[in-house]
Amino acid sequence: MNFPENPNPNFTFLSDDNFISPFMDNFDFSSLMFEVDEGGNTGLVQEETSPPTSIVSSETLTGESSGSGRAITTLSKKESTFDCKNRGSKDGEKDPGHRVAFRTRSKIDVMDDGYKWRKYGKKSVKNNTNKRNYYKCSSEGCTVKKRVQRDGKDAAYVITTYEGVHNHEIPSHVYYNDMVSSNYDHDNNWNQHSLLQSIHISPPS
DNA sequence: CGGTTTTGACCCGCGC
DNA sequence: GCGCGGGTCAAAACCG
Repeated sequence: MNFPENPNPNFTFLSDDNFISPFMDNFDFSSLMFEVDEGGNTGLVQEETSPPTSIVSSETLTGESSGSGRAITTLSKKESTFDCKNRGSKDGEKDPGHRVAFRTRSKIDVMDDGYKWRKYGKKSVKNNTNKRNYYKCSSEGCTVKKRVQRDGKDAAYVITTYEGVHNHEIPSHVYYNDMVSSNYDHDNNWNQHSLLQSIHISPPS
């Protein structure tokens, strides 16, 4: 599947055993939210509360509890919403880039998506007792940023927001592939994933 | 020793 | 104009 305006155009989600998730532990895409509108919301789309105005597309996966269930994927695209929310044409100047926010159920705060991130800030935000962490892609010339924050309502969920588009390959792309072939099993987790993710990057044109 | 993390300060936009 | 909240900077500490 290809999401429009996905900051990682080659970043695909598949429920196929040929793929492996870089996300450790008890991991579950409870919701995947694409956002192109910054107005009104604080950068996040809460699936329960927010109207679909700012959700471009969403994906819900279930079957996480035991980590061995089948992944059920639903995908809905609201292209009309996406079109009308195409901002940034103000002066034709700065477009901060695409933003993707998704909420995952995970024990760990920072999920390894294959890129190298450097932490550059931490803030406590309103209506959330947990801190929000700010990361930049540590690759030279890459300005992609990432915000990671525990859900204030349910600390079992982690809200991750990507901003920008990577202009380079995933540094650990080969590493992940190697993990697949080398029967990575030390934690008794990876082999049980119902949702496996593949990251495939093609060189920028 | 170089890269990363920590953390307080600073900056900026927005609402009142 | 002021205060608040969110985002970023940068120096020091930390770590492999």
